[in-house]
Amino acid sequence: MDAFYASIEQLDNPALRGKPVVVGSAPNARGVVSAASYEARTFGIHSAMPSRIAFRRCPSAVFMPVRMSRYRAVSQQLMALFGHTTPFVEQLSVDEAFLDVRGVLGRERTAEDVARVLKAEIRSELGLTASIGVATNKFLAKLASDLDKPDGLTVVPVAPEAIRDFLFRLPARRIWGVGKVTAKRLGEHGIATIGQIQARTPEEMSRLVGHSQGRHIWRLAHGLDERPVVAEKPAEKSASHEHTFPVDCPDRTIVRQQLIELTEKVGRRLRKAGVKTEIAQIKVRAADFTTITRQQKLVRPTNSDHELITNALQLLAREKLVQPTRLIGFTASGLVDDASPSAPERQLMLFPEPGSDEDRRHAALDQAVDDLRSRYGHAILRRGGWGKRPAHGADTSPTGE
DNA sequence: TCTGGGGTCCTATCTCCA
DNA sequence: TCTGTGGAGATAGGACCC
Repeated sequence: MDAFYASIEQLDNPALRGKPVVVGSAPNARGVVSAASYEARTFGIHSAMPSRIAFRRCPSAVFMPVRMSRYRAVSQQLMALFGHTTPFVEQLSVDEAFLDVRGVLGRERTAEDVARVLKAEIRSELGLTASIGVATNKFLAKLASDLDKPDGLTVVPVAPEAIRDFLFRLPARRIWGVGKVTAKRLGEHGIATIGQIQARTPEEMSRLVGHSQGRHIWRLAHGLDERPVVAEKPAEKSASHEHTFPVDCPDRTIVRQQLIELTEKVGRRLRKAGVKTEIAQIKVRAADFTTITRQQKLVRPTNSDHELITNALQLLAREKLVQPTRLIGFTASGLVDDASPSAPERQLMLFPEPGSDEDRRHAALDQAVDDLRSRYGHAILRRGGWGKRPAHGADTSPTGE
């Protein structure tokens, strides 16, 4: 989709049409641009740019906050529309998908025809424009969809030789997986275009950027990509929340409190999804932007706030935090189905822990808190006095503070 | 000058253990 | 008992994507 978030804001508010619209953080806040309308892009504004810079480039731009739930709703309509074309739809992000349309083609109906019909339907039913790439594989289709934005349609040739010609002059940065760092490394070895990658051997590419990435990039540069369109949504592998303080925070107590709140949000998501986590991880970014992560494997999979917070605070307590803190975050990874106990958990179940009554109390508390927060919002409750009043005298502060 | 938040995947290093 | 080797798992960092 073209400037997806910004286009939806212009769709919902006709007064914004034709104006530079920036969706993202407020212009005076710490944060970046999530999407810029094409009017805003003429001022040199683009996504991932700090909002303050965007404001400097165009003070008259309209800055809108991100309304993710609205964009998700439009996304669902969009995916439903795709589903009418073919059942083989792989959603790549909120505004992108791969459609395997081989099954709906015929003598009178080419893939390009299907793309034109889709574009017309998106316009008439959603009031938005899309750019489509038509090709024989996912890499080429994605690449092509970016070449003629907005409201574009690019058809990639089918013959291997023609595909290589099509790719030849494009910058290496266009390859999916070649970002800023890899592009710079390639540039140091005289590689700026996809054609220059084609001229190298897979072994040379492996030496330059590592074995698996090197071979992968070499194959893509030749237009080779066998990855199928997979319609099933893969299980989520991690869940995280992080927070950047408006001003770097020198107060450890405030950092801890923020970490507790983020951990609770992750815990709630795990319970809602019916999963548990095996690994707790924290992320701390200092004022000078140096970032560390610290993780530990849990004694058993859990989605209990009490256990998650205990682990998060243990990890934080090990760090010195010499500088004021810019960002704090919590990630749960190694997610397992709540209903199917993992091997270590089954082991533990053979020898029930004395604390299982306490487990039930914590679970009941989590449930009550979840209920209240779904009704009245997260801010209705705030956890207090963590570690100050140990339960049963044994559960002391994990931080030693 | 300023650099979000939510993810996935890969690599390097260290430790443990057979 | 000591030493070397290699695999597996844990951990940390980083590149990349939207």
